[in-house]
Amino acid sequence: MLVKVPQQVKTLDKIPSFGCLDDSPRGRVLRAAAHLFRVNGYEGTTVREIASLVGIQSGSLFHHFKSKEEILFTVMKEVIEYTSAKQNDAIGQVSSYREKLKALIISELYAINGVTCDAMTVLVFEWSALSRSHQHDLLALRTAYENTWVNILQKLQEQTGYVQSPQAWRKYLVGSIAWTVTWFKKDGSLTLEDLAEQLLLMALGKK
Amino acid sequence: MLVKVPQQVKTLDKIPSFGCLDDSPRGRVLRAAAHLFRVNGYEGTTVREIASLVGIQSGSLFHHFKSKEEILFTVMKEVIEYTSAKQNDAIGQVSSYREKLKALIISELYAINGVTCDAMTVLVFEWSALSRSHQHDLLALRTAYENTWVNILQKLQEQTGYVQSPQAWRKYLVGSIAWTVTWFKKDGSLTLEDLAEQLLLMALGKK
Amino acid sequence: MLVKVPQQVKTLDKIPSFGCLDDSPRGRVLRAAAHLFRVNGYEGTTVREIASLVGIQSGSLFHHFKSKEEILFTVMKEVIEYTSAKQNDAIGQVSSYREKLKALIISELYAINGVTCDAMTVLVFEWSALSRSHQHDLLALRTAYENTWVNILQKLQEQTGYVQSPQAWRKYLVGSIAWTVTWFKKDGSLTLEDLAEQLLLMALGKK
Amino acid sequence: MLVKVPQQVKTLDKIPSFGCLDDSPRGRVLRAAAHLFRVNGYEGTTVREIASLVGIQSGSLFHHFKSKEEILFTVMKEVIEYTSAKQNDAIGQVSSYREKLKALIISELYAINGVTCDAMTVLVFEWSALSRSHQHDLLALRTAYENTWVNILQKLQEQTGYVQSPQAWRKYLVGSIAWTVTWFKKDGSLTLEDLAEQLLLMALGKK
DNA sequence: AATGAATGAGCTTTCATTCAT
DNA sequence: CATGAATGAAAGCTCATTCAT
Repeated sequence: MLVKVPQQVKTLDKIPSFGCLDDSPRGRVLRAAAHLFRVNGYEGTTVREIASLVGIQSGSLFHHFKSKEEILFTVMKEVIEYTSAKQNDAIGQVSSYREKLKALIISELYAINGVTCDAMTVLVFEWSALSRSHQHDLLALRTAYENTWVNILQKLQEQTGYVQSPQAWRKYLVGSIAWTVTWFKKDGSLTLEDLAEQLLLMALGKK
Repeated sequence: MLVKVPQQVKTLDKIPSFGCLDDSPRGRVLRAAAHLFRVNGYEGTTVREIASLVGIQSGSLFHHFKSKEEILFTVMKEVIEYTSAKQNDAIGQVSSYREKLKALIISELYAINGVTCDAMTVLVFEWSALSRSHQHDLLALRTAYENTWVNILQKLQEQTGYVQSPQAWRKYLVGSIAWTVTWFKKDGSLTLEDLAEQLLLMALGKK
Repeated sequence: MLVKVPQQVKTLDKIPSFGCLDDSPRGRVLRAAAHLFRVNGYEGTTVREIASLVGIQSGSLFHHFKSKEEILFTVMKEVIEYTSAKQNDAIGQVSSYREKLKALIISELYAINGVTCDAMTVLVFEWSALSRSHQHDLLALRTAYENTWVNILQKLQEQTGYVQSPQAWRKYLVGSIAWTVTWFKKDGSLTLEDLAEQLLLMALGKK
Repeated sequence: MLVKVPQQVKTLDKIPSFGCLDDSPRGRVLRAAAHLFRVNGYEGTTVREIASLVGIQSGSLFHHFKSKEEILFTVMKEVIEYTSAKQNDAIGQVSSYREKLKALIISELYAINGVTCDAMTVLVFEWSALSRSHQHDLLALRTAYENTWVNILQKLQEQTGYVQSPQAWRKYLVGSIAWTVTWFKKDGSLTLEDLAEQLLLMALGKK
């Protein structure tokens, strides 16, 4: 029989911290879980593996979280909140809509490929593993996040006459950005800034 | 405790056929599996659910396939082969590289959103559920498929002076296209042809 | 996980025939079964393996035998009857009890190590895999077979004054003989005749 | 249809302890398994039956052992080590080779018919149910055990001029001894000491 | 808070047996 | 008689979760 060989994982101190995914006991669980969920999938990760990466027994996880699914939910909630805040910071620091769009692209590229990589990927790819009620709880946050994009694209459309609908435009961009998780290597020749520049050109229809 | 509620699924005859995912006993298993794997994930789908959708007992699955993982592999292999053939057909029928690119975009949009939607989505999102050796077996096919894109983009770059590397260009496009699976609705106001036209404009940097 | 690797088996024509374990369709099933039961055990052998060795489909076995267990029963019954007949032949051809004992020893050594090796080993080692009612059916035959030994040993005891009870004596001998199946190699330097001679000496208490 | 009726088994506290087959949770599993493996065979015993005899759930077995096969391996390993130690003790306490041989016979008779009866019988009769790599792991221990016999028989041969090879001699004796498991009853008129005496006479060729 | 043995439901897979063709 | 797809019960094993310590 073919045996599924889970990817070898780093040690916990190689997994970056952000927000409440910090170095507290609780934060260590979230970081380990985010990493494993990204690499092996939510269903493909056991609570024992999470505990083992943290360096505790699996039973101890349940002192911090009611269930495995609550760990997933917490990872997702935290990354949306953290990323939204970063996003709002970024667009608040520039004035033109072109610059705001670039700020959004950069901000999302960093979310997907920087320290929040694990959690952000999990947010995107493991949505269906959430319970319905937790999906509902997060939907408002996700929608607010998306609306920021659509609003800025709307303004740009008014100014530039770009033909496509802001909603579609947003989706093409987010697709391209999300997809970078499947191929972008931090230590390759292309930097995230290069990437952002290219995507901005694509978005604005410049050759 | 929060209970995961799997999505309600169609009956088997609502799930489209293609290639060897036909109406034979074996093909029915593959169609049911492709659908359930897309909706609930590979790990989130049980062999009993597949069997129940086909209308047989779970033990009978193993007459047709050695293991659950072999079902996943077969779905993926079939959709790559089927889609590659379609892709080659499509680019063979037009002569300019601009038209070839449009043919590729349309062809991939249909692969992701048409009759091969279930299988194609599974190919993209459940790659890590494959055993290593099966990943290896499919990699050659995937690479050939990707090279077709890169070659055509290369020619276009030479002709149009587009600044980005064909590899990166390919990735932005495939990201946008793959992402449509998360939002495109067949019965909405936007058709796949509209989508293809917009993506082509984006790819060629036209406003 | 550790995977049990069943011993590689011969082709059917390398497995010797005797009695009704002949070259008829039915006999071929019995020979294949006897061989596999010896090598991999009754529970460790599947009907598919038996059928595959015979060169038919597993469903076809059930035209010849009601169940897998009936195959086991038939193998055992046949080897007892065949071996008993041989045994009676052998002791009928000599007159002294010493010679009769030697005939018994030789006859049993051949049963365990000759053409009936597979079936005889199965008879000895898979008794507990038989259903109770089939055990009961064979017990009369086994007892008759054993009594032949005990009777002859009794006579020898009367003549030679050997101190041990014939029952115990029989058991020591049959143990030594049965055990040969675990170590005797037909193509080694020791022949079955040599073995018989040594065991006879041991039985008669000669140095 | 004929239905296999497994032998009724004792309760766990009737199954004797020795070595690490003690009254710890782990030892209780081993004792239950050894007993059931002897009575119904390895393949004929289910993990649910073992668990039920221990008084736990079947899933709990896998806290103590990785697999059913590892239980078998542990039973076998433990009984070899325990028996070897006993054997060495026994021959160390006497000086003549005749007495050492008698010590070996007694020691092995007790191994096969005393508190280690279940495990020892399993060691002898279920060897082929072990995975290849576990067979390999145990072979060194088995060989050391056998060599003790052969060495002592060699010395005796030199002193007494006994005609047979020590290797063959060892095999006849071990066959007779192993076979006692099929017929010896602790509460019959014959004691293990009587048995040992008779086998020693047989071994030394005295009437 | 942490442990780790235990749970028990549910998983994938096996396999003797049946039966329409 | 032979086939081979299908059955369905039961196998070995997994795993999130609980709880006495």
